Formats: sequence, C-alpha cells, structure tokens
Amino acid sequence: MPELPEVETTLRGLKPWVVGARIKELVVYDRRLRWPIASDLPEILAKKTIRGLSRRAKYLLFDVGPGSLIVHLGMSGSLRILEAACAPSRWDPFDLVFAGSPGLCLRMRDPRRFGALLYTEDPATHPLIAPLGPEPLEPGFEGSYLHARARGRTLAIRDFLMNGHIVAGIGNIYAHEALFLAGIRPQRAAGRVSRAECDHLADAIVTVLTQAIAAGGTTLKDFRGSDGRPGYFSQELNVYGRTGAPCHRCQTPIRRRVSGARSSYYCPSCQR
DNA sequence: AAGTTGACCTGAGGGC
DNA sequence: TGCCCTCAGGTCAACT
Repeated sequence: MPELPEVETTLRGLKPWVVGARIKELVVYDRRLRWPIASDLPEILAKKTIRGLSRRAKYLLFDVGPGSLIVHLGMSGSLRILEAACAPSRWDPFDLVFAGSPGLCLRMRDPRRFGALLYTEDPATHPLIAPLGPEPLEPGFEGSYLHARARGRTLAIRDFLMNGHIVAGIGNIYAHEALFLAGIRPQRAAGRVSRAECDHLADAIVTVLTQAIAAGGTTLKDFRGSDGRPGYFSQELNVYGRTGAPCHRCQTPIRRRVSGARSSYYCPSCQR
C-alpha cells in the first residue's frame, strides 16, 4: 500500500504525538507479521522514551536511543493514535502504549500482515536499511545518478524505479506517474533511457512525490493517515488505474498492460 | 550478475 | 444473496 508519500504523511501526522512520549508498554495481539514480532520486544521497549521519528525509504524509524524501532507498513498497514482503552480489532497486531493520561497508544492495523515491527541497535547497518538507494527528495538525487545506474540494464524502467536499492520509496503508483510526466513507457529497458530523459525523469519523480505528500498521499482503497483521513492524490493520477480513460494531456485512452505480476499503465501517445 | 517468478496473507469487488 | 475468481499500494528469497 503505502509508498514514500503515504509513509511521509503518516510520519508527519504521528510526530507531534510520539516524539518525547514515554513508552508504558508494547502490547502484542498478533505476532505474525512479515517477520514475527520478537518475543523480547516488550521487555526491550518498556519505559523507553521516543526521542525522534524519521523515515528511510518506506521504513519508519522510531529512535528509542539506544536503539531504534523499525516499522514497515507493507501493503495494507496504517498507524493511528488512539485512546488505549479503545478495543482493538482482529487486524491490529500491536499497540505501543504511552505513559500518562489520558492513556494514548500508537496502534497498527495491517489486514494482510505484510508489515513489520523490528528492533535494531543501529539502523544504519541494519540489513534492510543499509542497501537502500538515495532518497529522491534529498539533495543530490539527479538524472546523472539514474543514468549511471541504468547503464546496460535491460529490465523495464518501471521495475528499475521500483527497486529500493536503486531509488528509495518508489512503488507501482508513483513509478507510473513519474514515467508519464517524463514521457517514457514503463516497459522500456532502463538502459535505453537517455541522459536527457533521466534528467527529466528525476525531476518528474521529485514533482510527483512532492505533490502527493502535499495531498496527503494516495488512497486507492484502504490507506489512512494517522488521523484516519484518506489521501487525495488519487484525484490527480494521470495514468495509474485509469485504463481506457482519456489521457489528461492528449485524450488518447490510457492503456493497461500486465508486465511481471503487476499492471502497467501508460499513454501510448505521450509516452515512448 | 541480472532478470524473473513465487511466496507471504487477507479483503474487496466483479461476474454469474 | 452468495460463491468463485481476480486483483491489490511491498519486497525478499529462490530460481534461471
């Protein structure tokens, strides 16, 4: 579900509530996430204070110094601040309960259980974090980098962009939206994208992600920000999920094509 | 090495 | 109304 903008939306909503909060306890309702929640995690977290909250790719990092909590929302996860007394549902794997009154908690919901809750002493060297590519919204992310990494590669540019080890945080929606803005077909070999097109593509990625964050992310089905509200970027999508609908730029019907196990969307006229 | 496919798991929506 | 099928925002591991 959540790509970079949805995770960033979640982070911004949570920050005022969690930074500085003292942890009373971690209550685990269902350990079965992508990796089982470690049974000693409640012990590790008890009475710690959350000193900061940051994001790396689609991972949320709660600094409980020493050490950090890594949270990934998978395909269907979301995080909300609730009164701890509010009864959890069967889709809620855990509550991070805060000290103080009224008793508040950070509750995860994840019906598909592709999410994760992990603890690490040092996020920078954690095997999930260390190999990640650059953050597209940080300075220094440029077309020259994309062009260098793509050289000689035959996989589809869509799949290249979705590889977090190349660029952090881009999933199926924003890969397609950025490729539309840059005029490049999703299935073109990455190594066949010119330097000039890579410049355009890098700009398009920044534009799309920035606009999506401003809109509170994209809700297709079940994404909710930490305040429970959906994201509105779905109204601004140019190609994703718009099979047969007229291109916003030239009116040609948007085409859908299955590549790999996932759908691809593009305008056959605007994208080459 | 790079590319491709399967696996994980549940819910929603469409067709009949 | 209900059953069956397909599809979904991620990404690691195991193949070719």
